[in-house]
Amino acid sequence: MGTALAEMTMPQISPLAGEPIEKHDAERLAGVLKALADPARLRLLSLIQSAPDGEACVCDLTAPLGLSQPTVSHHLRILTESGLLEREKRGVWAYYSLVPSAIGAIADLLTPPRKRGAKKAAR
Amino acid sequence: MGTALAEMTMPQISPLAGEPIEKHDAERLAGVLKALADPARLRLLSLIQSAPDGEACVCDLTAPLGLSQPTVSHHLRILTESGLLEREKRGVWAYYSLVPSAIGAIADLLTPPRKRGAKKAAR
DNA sequence: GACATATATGTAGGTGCGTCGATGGCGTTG
DNA sequence: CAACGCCATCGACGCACCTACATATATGTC
Repeated sequence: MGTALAEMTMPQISPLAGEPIEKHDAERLAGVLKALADPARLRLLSLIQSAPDGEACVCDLTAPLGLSQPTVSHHLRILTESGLLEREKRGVWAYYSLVPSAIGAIADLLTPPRKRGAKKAAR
Repeated sequence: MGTALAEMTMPQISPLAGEPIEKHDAERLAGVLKALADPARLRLLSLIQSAPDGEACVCDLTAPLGLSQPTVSHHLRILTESGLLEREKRGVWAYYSLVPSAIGAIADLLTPPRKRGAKKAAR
């Protein structure tokens, strides 16, 4: 599969509320959520986000997770292909960092109507 | 698995940002996200949310999804056990409706800092 | 009580996914 | 150039999950 989020946020996938979601949109949204729905990957995102410069290499992530290096690489690949992470190779190290508003875009798709705080904030 | 979301929102699970998320919290959040990460279940939530009174019975949901009745019941059960749906039996019919702020709670966990000010929140 | 409808549960097959060990590429260092 | 460290890929194993068919439970009806 390719960059799911890129295709999701750009052409504006249907949000959960409003009109009944179409089959194709449901599959794309489910694809990105499936990338998030894993304990190891959630911890990876959290670890990278809270790292000194907002980035981390694989060698720093295997120990906190207690997983082997190939497994960590596997999860990072899934997160990157989903559009949640960016990869930048500097020398021998591969630094992963969060794509700024990727997770926020997913959160917005889950709660499109601003009925929460009853503020005057409009779209 | 019990009511994952009920245990998740009440005792305040750790959000994705901020401190590195703990293993136990990651597993619980992943559990709820896994319930969401399915095309059929996303469409079920969307169909129920956009139904006339915000509720629907199983017999109304099988046709739009193109799935068998046992399969739809199975997905509704998973969504209910995750705390995303409520079930109310009236006569022969079982009416399912969204738990008001359940999905919103998940969305908030994904993007807790309005502005990432890096301030410690009280636990 | 027998019957019909709506829903839930049980069982089973097929598929997908997380994990690991082994392997290979590639830059760095001695 | 040879040795070492970082990382991605491959193959395989085991478990969990989606779906369907068959069946059981529950409610309402005649």
